[in-house]
Amino acid sequence: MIETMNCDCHPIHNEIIKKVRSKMKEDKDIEDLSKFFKVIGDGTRLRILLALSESEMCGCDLALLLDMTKSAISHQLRNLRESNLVQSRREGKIVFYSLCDDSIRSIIEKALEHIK
Amino acid sequence: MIETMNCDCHPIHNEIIKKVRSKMKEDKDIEDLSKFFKVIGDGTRLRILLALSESEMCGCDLALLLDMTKSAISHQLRNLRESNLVQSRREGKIVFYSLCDDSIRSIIEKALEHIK
DNA sequence: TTGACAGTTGAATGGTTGCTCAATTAAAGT
DNA sequence: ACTTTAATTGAGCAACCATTCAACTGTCAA
Repeated sequence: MIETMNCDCHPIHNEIIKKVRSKMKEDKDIEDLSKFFKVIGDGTRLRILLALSESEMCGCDLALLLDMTKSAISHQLRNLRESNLVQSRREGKIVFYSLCDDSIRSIIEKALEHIK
Repeated sequence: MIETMNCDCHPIHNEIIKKVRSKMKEDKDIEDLSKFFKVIGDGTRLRILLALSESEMCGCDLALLLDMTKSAISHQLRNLRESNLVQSRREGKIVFYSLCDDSIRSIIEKALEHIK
């Protein structure tokens, strides 16, 4: 019945557990979701995303805007690029960053409504 | 002009920085938002929320469903309670948990659409 | 070719955090 | 009273992670 038993207790409401288990999303989806929320769950990365939702910007502008070192910004931009939230475009010395997808913005707005 | 200068570079696109700064959300909102996303950006907490969005459950059921110790679950439920995402109701020995607000569910759904 | 500067990178560091473990509380049954 | 079990709590630990620091690359202009 119970196979794994890493938990340290006995079944109480077996029907509910079965029902919920059958309706749970797939592990892969949950993992992807939590990764996504983790990325935007950092103050620096969230501020970068909010800034880029207003305008394309270069790394140096972002460093000035957020009052952080270019290095710190660059590390986080790398994170955001690898998560497919941000894309870059080089123009001479300067690299411009922008959002891959505007739907991020609406997710953030929805969350803000929820909080308030 | 530039007061703080923790950053290590010079203004490039001053007009853009000014424009974006004027449109940025308030610090308090950004902080609350990142805290919110951080809470749901953990696999265990996200699974608890998804389970509770299907049915009210007690801690023991959650431990069985997610194959984790009651202690681990309890610690995360405390987190979720303090973030006002989850509420509890005692019935004898058993404590039942449920979502404070169903809007969480729609935020998660929207994020899932975005990912796919 | 030399200097200036935007940007990247990797190692190191300091703080955060999720889980385990052991002890404890609360409620119910015998 | 005693046992059982759901649930909570705090300390401790290991893993993770955001930033710093220093070194480096790429591009442009003098």
